[in-house]
Amino acid sequence: MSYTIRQVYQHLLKHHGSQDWWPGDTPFEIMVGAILTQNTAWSNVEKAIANLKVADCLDAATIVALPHDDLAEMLRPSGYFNIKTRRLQAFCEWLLAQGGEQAVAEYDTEAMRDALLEVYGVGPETADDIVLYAFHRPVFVIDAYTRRIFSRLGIISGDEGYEELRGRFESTLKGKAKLYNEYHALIVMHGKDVCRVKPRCHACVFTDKCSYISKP
DNA sequence: ACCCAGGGTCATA
DNA sequence: TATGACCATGGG
Repeated sequence: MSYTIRQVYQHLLKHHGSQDWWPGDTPFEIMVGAILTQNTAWSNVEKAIANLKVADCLDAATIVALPHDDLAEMLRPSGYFNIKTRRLQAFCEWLLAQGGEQAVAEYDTEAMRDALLEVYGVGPETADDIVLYAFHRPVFVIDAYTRRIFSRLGIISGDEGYEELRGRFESTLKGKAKLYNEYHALIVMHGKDVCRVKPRCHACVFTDKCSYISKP
C-alpha cells in the first residue's frame, strides 16, 4: 500500500504545522526572491535582497536604471550574479511594460503564467512561484524536492515533464491557492531542515529509516 | 576538499 | 526532444 498525494500533505502538515509561506514583505520582494533563488540556497538570496534594501533599490524602476555592474555587485552573494542581473532587469522591464503589479494582477491565471514564461530567465517554476506567492493564484509548484519525494514514494516516476506533473497534482487536489501555498511550503521545509540521511534523501520521513515522524 | 542548493538558457545531435 | 555545459556564492 502506498501513500496518496493527500496523505503526504496531511503527514507533512501534522508534523511541521501551517507555514503560511514565502519570506518577503511585499509582492515585489517575493518576485525578486523567486528569480534569485534559482538553484541557490535561500540564505544567500537573503544577503542579496538585504543589499538591495540598504541601497534603497528594491523597486522595478530603480533596478532597470541601474548599471549592470552595480546591480551585479549587490546580487553577488546569491550566486550566478551576472546572469541574475540580466534576468532581474529583464523581469523588471517586463513588469514596467505591463503597467506594474496592479496591471498584472488583472490577468487571468493562465494568461499571467504564459506572459511570465515569455520573460527571459523565467521558467516554469519561477513563473509559478510568482503566480502563486505574489498573486495568490491556484497553481501547484513543481520543484526538485517535489520530484525527489514523490518519486521515492513511488507516486511518480520523476522524469515527467513539468506541465504533466503540475496537472496531476492540481487535478488530484483541486485546491485553492492557500492549499498549494501550504503544500509546496511544507515540501521545501521538509527538504531543507529534516532529512540528514545519506545519500541525501528528501523523503526519509516516509521510510523506515526516518525516526523524525512516525508513519500513519 | 567536496557537495550541493527552492533553475534556466543555449548549443549540439 | 533530449542531453550536457554553463552560470558562482556560501554553508555543511
